This record gives sequence, C-alpha cells and structure tokens, in this order.
Amino acid sequence: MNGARGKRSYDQQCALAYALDVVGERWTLLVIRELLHGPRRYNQLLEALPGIGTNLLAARLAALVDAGLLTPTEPRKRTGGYQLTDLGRSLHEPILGLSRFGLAYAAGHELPSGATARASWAVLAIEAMVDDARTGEIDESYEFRVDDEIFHVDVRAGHAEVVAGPADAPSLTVRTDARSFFSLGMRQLDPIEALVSGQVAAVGVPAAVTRCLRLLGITPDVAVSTDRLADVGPAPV
Amino acid sequence: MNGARGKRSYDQQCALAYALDVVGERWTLLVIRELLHGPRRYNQLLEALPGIGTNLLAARLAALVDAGLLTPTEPRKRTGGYQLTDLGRSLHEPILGLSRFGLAYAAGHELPSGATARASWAVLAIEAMVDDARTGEIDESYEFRVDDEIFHVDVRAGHAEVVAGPADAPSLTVRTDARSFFSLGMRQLDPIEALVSGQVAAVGVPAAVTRCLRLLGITPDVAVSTDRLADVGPAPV
DNA sequence: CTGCATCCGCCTCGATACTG
DNA sequence: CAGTATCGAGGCGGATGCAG
Repeated sequence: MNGARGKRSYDQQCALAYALDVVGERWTLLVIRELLHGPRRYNQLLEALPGIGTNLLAARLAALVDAGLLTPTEPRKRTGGYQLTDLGRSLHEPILGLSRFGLAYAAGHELPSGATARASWAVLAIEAMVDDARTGEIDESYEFRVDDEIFHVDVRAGHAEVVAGPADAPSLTVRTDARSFFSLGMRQLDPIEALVSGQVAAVGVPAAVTRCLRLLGITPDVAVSTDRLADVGPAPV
Repeated sequence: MNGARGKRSYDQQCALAYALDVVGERWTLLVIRELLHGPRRYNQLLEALPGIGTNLLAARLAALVDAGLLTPTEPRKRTGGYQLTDLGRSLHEPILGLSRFGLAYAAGHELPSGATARASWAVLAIEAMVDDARTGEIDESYEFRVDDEIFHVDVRAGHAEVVAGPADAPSLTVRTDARSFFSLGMRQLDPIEALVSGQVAAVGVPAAVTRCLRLLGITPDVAVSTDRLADVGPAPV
C-alpha cells in the first residue's frame, strides 16, 4: 500500500546516483537481465530468480513499471507478462559492462560452485566476452549449445553479434554444459583441457576454434601477445 | 562478529550476478566513483557520501579491499587513504554506462532538485556524454569550469578524452555551476536559454559551441532522441 | 493455477556516541 | 583522524493466504 512513498534515494545530482536510485536495489538488475531475452511472466521470473520472495518481485516490477523501464505486455489482463521499454533496454550495455567486470573478478577468485547454473546466463556471458576489436578479418559464425540452449555468434565486417537459435552454416559448433562454460569464461578451466576431457565438444573447422577463442578473449595462455593478427596460427589440436 | 561470514550472495553462475555480489550493495559503486578521481581518505569519502554512516563506510572499504578492488595507500599507517587497483579501475566503463542510463532516465523524469550537487560529479557526466562516434574531424579542446572544479575535453584523431585541470589552448571555455550543468545534461535546461540567462557562460570560438554540444549529444532542437540507443533491438514478438 | 498481498523473523542500514 | 559499538527502523526472505 505504500506505492512510491518513502523511496530511498541517494539524493545526489550525479548521473550514477540517479541510475542507482532506479536500478541499484537488490534484485533489480537481475530482473532486467531476465527481460533482456524477451518478455517474461511473473512465475517465470520467480523461477529464474531463486530466493527473491514473491512480495519483493511484485514490488520491484511495480517500481520498474512506474519508472518507465517496463510495461505489462497486456495492460488490462493479469495473464500477460512484462517487457522492457526502450529506456529499459538501454541498460543492455551497462549490464554487459558489469558482466565483463564480473568475469574478470571471478577469474581471480574462488567460486562458490554451489551456485545454480542456467544456460540462458551463458548468452549474456558470450555477449560480454565478444569484442569487435578482435574480429579481425573474420567472416563466419560459431554455434553454441549450452545444455538445451542454442545460440550463435555472427561475425561479419568487423562486427560480432550474438543471436538466439542455431546458425545457418557455422564453421564451428560448440557443445557443453552451463557449469563448464562459465569455468571457461572465468579462466578457471583451460579450453584445451576442456576439449581433451570432453567437458566441451567442438565440431567444425579446426582453425575456427582458435579464432573463436581469440574473439572471446580466452586464448589458452601461450597465445600471441603481438597485435599482428595474421590469419590464425596453426592450431595444434 | 560476522566478519566475512554469511556474505549475502545471489548464488548464481552468471557474470552479472558475480559482479553484483561484489559491487551490488548499497553505496558500493558510489565509493568506487569517488576513487575514480584518485586516492581519497576516509573522511573525504564520508563527506562526499552524505548519509552513508561511518560503520557502513568502514565495512564497505574493508570488503572492497578484501575483494581486491581497493588497496590502502599506506598499508601500515592509519593515516593513509584508499586507491583503486587495476581490477577496481575496470569498473570505470560500467560506471560510465550506468551514468549514461542515469542521464537518459533523468531526462524523462522530474528531479528532486533538493539533491546535493558537487562539481566533481560533472567530470563523470562529461565522460558519460562524450561519444567518440561524434568527434568527426574535430581537433580541439574544450575547457570546463564547474564551480571551482576545472577540467577539459581533448578531441584528437577521432578520440575524445576527459582530463583534469585546465586546457592548453581551448577553443572554448565554459563556466557554470554544478546544478545548471546537470540540468543541461539531463536535457531539462536548453543550452541556448542557459547562455542567454547567464547560467552558463561560454568564451572562445563561437562555432566551437555547436561542435562541443554535438560531441556531448545535447544539440538544442534537431534532437537525436533515439540516436544514442542504436542497438537494433528486434521487436519482441 | 497464476499473480500477487499479508504476516513475521532476521539482517542490513543509518544515526549517534564513543575510543585509540 | 579513522574508525568501533550500539541501537532503532526498515528492507529483505520465506511461508502462507486469497482472489481472479
């Protein structure tokens, strides 16, 4: 019954403080994260956010709708879901930025490992890892099958884009589970070891493996540190 | 008595969740924001973060040092300050991203206006507003004097950089107060009106005013309303 | 069955007082 | 100056109730 009264604010004329006034509370950015993949229903969100508590999710959703970051998909009916507005979608880049930091942080620390792993998180991680500056002259696509989630990365004209669903003619198809995938992203699992042990299976053009790893910034250490980007070294697989 | 025990975590294998486990709590990103400008002492932080409470600041600082984002400038003595590590500094981009969102959000909403305004926030706002894609063929610099804070933007070879201190030979010098400055950034104050009313004073090459405004994305009317989020979001079905 | 609202115990937060 | 100790208020998490 409070509505918008008593909102806690940093009360600073600062762009960052304004942002945190809106999306800085607990769970809020994770709700946005879920909606980045498309509209979701209340119960879908509840299931994707273990531990949030029903009242808190309802409160967050109401606040976000009120702030103009979300809209109900069907304003009248109660059966509809929620989707991001343009303003809400503009959090995509900041979320990717924070994700990059999250990967960098996790790379240097011990992970709880009791954490729940979902394949849909992997899409976000791939988006965060891909860097257009490392596309070089590549023009191909890589398909990922993390658990039962399928998506792919299209690299074309110096730009890499992550898209849901299978690829047309991927030069590489990577299959793994969500847990192994994140261990790779956090540099706590060496890609070569993962391939050998079978935690990750790669099918396609052998040289594409190297190119894909470089695009994701997880070249297995030895790696070329020179910025000369000749078309891939010989891949010893 | 808790120390580091019982740390509240989202417990998800997700890059964003990892990030928020570290910097997602209240005040944490604002502490990082303060340290982006250089080392700060405990009392400087207290003063820059009105309402934080001494125990909470101490707890946050300890947690951040423990997480490896901060280090005391003088490990032994208690008189030293705190500074960011490389890992902590990697939050610069995510913070700028959130700041861009904060400006976009504030542009469409009523601002409390009772908020405390500090000139040093303006540096961050400028960094967030500047976009290399809008530098064109410009090769000049703009100096800003917001309250008693002086900094400038160097534009050279398609890249814009925000630097502390006065510029060498600025083609434009802008003088204003923090409050007016943020009103400009939030598009709640028209730059032309601000110049006429004297809230903002500009000295230098007249044409540089237009170039500077365009670099900051606050051109008076033609208004690139959707220019900033050229994210090509395919409409959800 | 979905989409919340209510209640309750706990933990975090914010403010003040106090100490080395 | 740089924190620690303490305490009230409120946000959070979990269980349950209830209406459409």
